[in-house]
Amino acid sequence: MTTPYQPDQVEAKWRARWAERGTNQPDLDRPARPFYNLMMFPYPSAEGLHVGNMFAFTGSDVYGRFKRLQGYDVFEPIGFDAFGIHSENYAIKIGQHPGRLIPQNIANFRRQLEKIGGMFDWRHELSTTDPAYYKWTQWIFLQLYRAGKAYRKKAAVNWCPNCKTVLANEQVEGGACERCGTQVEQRFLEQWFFRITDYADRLLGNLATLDWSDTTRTAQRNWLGRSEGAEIDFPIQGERGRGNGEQVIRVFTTRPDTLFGATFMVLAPEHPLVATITTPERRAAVEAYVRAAAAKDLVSRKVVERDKSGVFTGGMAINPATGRAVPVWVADYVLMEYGTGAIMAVPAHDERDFEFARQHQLEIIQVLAPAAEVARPSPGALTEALTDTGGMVLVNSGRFDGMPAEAAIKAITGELARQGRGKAVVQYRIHDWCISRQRYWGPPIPIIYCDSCGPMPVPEKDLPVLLPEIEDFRPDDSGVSPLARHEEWYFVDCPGCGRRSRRETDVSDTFLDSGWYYLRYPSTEFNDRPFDPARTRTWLPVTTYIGGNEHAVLHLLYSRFLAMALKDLGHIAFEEPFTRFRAHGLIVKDGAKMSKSRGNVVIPDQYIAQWGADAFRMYLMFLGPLEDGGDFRDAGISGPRRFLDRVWALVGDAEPGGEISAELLIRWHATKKKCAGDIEALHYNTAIAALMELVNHLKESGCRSQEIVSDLVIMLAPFAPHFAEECWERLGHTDSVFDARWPTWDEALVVSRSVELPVQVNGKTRSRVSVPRDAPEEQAAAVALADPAVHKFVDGKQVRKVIYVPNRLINFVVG
RNA sequence: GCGAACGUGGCGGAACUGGCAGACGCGCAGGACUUAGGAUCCUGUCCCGCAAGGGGUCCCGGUUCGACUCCGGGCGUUCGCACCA
Repeated sequence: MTTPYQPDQVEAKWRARWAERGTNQPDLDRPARPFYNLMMFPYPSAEGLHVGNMFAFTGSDVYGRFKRLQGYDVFEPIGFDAFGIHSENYAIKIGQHPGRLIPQNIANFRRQLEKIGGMFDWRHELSTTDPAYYKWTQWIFLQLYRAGKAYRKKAAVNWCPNCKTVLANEQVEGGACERCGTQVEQRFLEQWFFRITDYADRLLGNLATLDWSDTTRTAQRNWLGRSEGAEIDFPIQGERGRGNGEQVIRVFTTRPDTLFGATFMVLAPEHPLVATITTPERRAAVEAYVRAAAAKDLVSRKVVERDKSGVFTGGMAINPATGRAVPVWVADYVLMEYGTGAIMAVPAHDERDFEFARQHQLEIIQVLAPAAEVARPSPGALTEALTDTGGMVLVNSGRFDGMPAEAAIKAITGELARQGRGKAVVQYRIHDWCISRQRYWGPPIPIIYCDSCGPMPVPEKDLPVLLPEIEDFRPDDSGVSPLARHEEWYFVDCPGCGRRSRRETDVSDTFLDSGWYYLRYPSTEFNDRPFDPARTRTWLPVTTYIGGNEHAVLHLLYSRFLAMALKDLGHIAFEEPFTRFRAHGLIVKDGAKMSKSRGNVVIPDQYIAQWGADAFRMYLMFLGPLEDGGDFRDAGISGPRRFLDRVWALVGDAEPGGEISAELLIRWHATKKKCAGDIEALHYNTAIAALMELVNHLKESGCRSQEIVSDLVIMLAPFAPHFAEECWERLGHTDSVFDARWPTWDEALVVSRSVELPVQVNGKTRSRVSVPRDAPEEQAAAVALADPAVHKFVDGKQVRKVIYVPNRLINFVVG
């Protein structure tokens, strides 16, 4: 009588043994076949690791363990993304200092991460809040600063006048502060930016070469938002053009073909020419409008409103195509951040301009018409904007009339270029990356402001600029970070001239912390360098990265940008950090994504205690393909647990040299192949199903072959690592199952010598017959027709045609 | 509005390039062993039908010997981005 399987004892035993033996610690300096298996490090929330996190980590861990069994030296590190506004806001909410809160949360996460059985190399754990880490985050800032890739400019932030603090966009709900409900307004602050736009072309171009999930690449492509178009200059009319140099309003458009239909212009409220062009009699109205726009928060400015507000400046500009004067308006549907902050409005062929023109009674001139309708000119007023180019030709456009729209885009741009009034340009939607945060909980930006020397980088020998441990870390009404109140820290001697100067008080964005963590992992023990050159050469770029698609854009794009910048500066030899990226799906609970804000998080601890970590891992991986995610219900966990219990019994009964039937032999080898292929494709659910089938066949046949059971244990190891180790030991091994190799299969055995051939009559399956593999058509047809169930449907009818797909199917078409 | 993914039993899901629809598991039903069963084992489980047979992968149409799979048109769900000129 064998003892029943007791997960709690088995799991604790193997966790201890792994730590003691260093099972999960590859030789970082001399690996034979290095494999860097990365998963997205968590933000250590107070609630602890939830089932969604566990799904993600286990999904990646299964892959890492599988690679280990294939003979790779797998490095699977883990760490904590512990700086940032989430941690800080939570600390403020419960009135605790983040510096004390975060270590508690990390300790809890570490405990949970150990329990779920990840193959983590804990020697290389890191936290972004560790000065030994953020020293190098600051160092990276300085490298970019020196290379001219970091710069300062004024930019708008959301400001809550009641809480007297800067808000992130996510903290603004419908134009109001999420905490106090006060109307949020814009403020302009000097902030630091990284020139990610310089890399837009490369970031876009490389996408085609990456082995990444398509959804992720598409998201990045959309985010980068490349559009081709033209910049066109509209001269300002009248005496307000100062001096003799002609003043122009420059616009960006993707539709130069519609130039003849530009009947007015619109400037963003922040546009520098607004004051110049506004006539004295319109000044009061325009200024009021601009003030009102500034009072809106950044979020609701961007909400699409039916209502298109705006105000006429009194100024006119000349349409360079028609020579006609058109009125210049100011409206907040035009954004200063995109293009030139000014547009030529073509109401006939742009929905927003159409809406605006209707509301403010502006002229609408149709300049495109379907080629078939050109004969009938101006068929009355448009009821909506015609925005397509396909099949459209120009009308009301002088000598361009009759030209197809696509051709006109080039022709008109070329014409403008010859006249010096415009040129073809490429615009990107992406903006430079603002890394300044007027907050406490982050790495201070390493800059010192000196009255005589200006902004000075902190010398590298003085890094890190430690985040001081101040008790009152709340943001206040000064508009600058709470760090400014800490005088001892704030005032510092200028590294250039030695005069008393002030530190930069903003901290950097969390995405800068997480933008390079993968580079740090292999080198965590070196305090004199961010990433050791030899280690980096050996382990990077990352072999496989599995993570959530919520980071498809920001984290993954910023990481790629930083790698490119570091490569250009000669610090690393590659520019794409993640060779292979796969996005796992989401765990959904009650129809919604599992998240703290929705309050539907499920903590895995109770399930692990009841069923064991291995059974729970298997349950999560069995829900569906990793890339699809799944719906969490606790009903199904008993299935994988029952399966493990059955395997446990098989291990107890296994005997060496047992008889293996021909059928079982084939199934055994087929399982080895299928399971490997499915894991490689991240179809863990079907890999597990294949193992379950093999177990069912073993039990049906009564076979006790230790050879098969051993292979089964190895194949189970990625999913149920503690369990597999214990079984491996019970089978008489003294080493770790992870030092074993994935079982090989005999390809010749995977395909059996005879096949079950479905037989159809007129496309309906009537029977199936057994024929030799690759049987010729005549033989297969003869066997099939001899089958009574088939004969019945064919008898007395004319066989008009036979479709035979060897080893697949035979179909008789009768008439 | 734009972009992407997707719609298969009571449920999660399977079905390689167009070739046995529903693998595997949950749940459910019946049975065995039991003082007991929420443990274990066995049997059944897409729908209609006693059966032969017929119907069936969101809906309508098409291509094909053959469609969950391909094409056209609807409907619906989820996720991104959202006044990007």
